[in-house]
Amino acid sequence: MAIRETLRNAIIDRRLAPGTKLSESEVGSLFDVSRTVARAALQMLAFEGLVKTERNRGAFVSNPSPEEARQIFASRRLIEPGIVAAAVERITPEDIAKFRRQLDEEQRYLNERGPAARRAEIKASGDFHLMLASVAGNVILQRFMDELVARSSLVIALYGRSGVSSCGHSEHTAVLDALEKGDGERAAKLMIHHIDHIEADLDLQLKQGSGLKDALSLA
Amino acid sequence: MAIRETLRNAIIDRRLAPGTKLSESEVGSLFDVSRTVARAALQMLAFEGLVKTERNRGAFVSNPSPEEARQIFASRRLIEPGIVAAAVERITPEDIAKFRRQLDEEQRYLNERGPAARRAEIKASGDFHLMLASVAGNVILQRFMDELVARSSLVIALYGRSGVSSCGHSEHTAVLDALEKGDGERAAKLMIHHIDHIEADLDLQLKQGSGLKDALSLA
DNA sequence: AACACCAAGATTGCATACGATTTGCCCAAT
DNA sequence: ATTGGGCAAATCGTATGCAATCTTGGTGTT
Repeated sequence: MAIRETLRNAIIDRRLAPGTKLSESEVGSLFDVSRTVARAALQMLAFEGLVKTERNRGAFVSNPSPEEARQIFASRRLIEPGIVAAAVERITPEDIAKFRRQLDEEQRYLNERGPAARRAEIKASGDFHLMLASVAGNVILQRFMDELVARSSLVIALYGRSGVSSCGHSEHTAVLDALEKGDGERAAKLMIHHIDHIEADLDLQLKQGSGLKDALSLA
Repeated sequence: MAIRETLRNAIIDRRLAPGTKLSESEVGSLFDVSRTVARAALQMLAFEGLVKTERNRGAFVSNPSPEEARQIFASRRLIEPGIVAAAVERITPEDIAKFRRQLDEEQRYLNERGPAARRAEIKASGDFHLMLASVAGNVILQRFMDELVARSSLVIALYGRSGVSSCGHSEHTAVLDALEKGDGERAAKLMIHHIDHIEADLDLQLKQGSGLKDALSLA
């Protein structure tokens, strides 16, 4: 199952570009394992929308359409305020401290240069939302968020215009501050604005007609 | 993939009781197919939480704990009002007509006797929520609802006390009426109450200690 | 009589083999 | 020159075989 996690991480921090073909044999030999288990991993990833499989053609890193992107963010706008509301009831001082450390790390990557720092920054800013889902204590919503955050990362890779700083660091700290004060109302509002800002930074013109453009972008 | 759907339906309308063992060989020979494809189907079902697989032991129909049940309904309370809000913007008169027919069918099964009618009633009342998700037009939320409704059916099978009438037919019509009038606010409220009623009908005392009770229920 | 241990049976986990489908290329015909 | 057909290579879909692990029944000892 480690192979699935490895591929997942590679996809969400953009080492694998959308459209990249992931053949079973290739994945299998790369991880030194048979096609059977490689196939299982790809099926999992397909199930959570990170790769798309075409019959008798293979698996490809997902190339979400603008419409899909909109639906992903619509889902997040719906779910994350609920996560925040649940989190404010359960968050402990230890959690707060852990969040602070996480935000410090975000900050650190923000100041560094280079693609490795960019990848780490993306990962870290996504992890903030995931940690929030974790303290909310609902494993089902947590899994939904896992999927949504991962797919968001794909979408940002495709349609983001200002690079990586889209997931504003300061907005994360604002949410956490409200959470620490126990103001769930305000935290939820801030979270919605945060998601709005991420989506606003995207360029979601429908430059994909039906499916022939997929071929273009995967080159 | 038809095999997955068949198993799914068998589980959600309770022909397969929670705890039932689903061995790969058995499923394979039953569908006249090899263990490979049977295994794939079981993996899918495991991924959406309908079956639980134990290493070197096999797959079993899920036996959700009361805590899981609570989380399922908490998730629905969070998501379904959003679904309703989106649906009220997009619902067409044709949709309304289709819903009316669906509700008539619910009613019909409600008046019939026998286990087959009970199963059909459960299926139909779940389908109401799924149709709503469908007109909302967000395929991601639709998939989440697919999973939540299926798992709810399992939970009701395990913890429901008043049998099947839990998913009140009249409440469905009330939601639809509000939707038809374009009153999304009211429809969302009604939906939350509806979910509350379903959950209130459950007996969620934690009567499962660790795992020995699993053996009892699968008997 | 109760407990512990061991062996046989069964079932999953994984790898490999074979058949089917698609793709890309080459060549011929218009 | 372009288009159409056909052949070969590659890749997926599925079946089956073998090894590893767990369960279960029996047996011997305390």
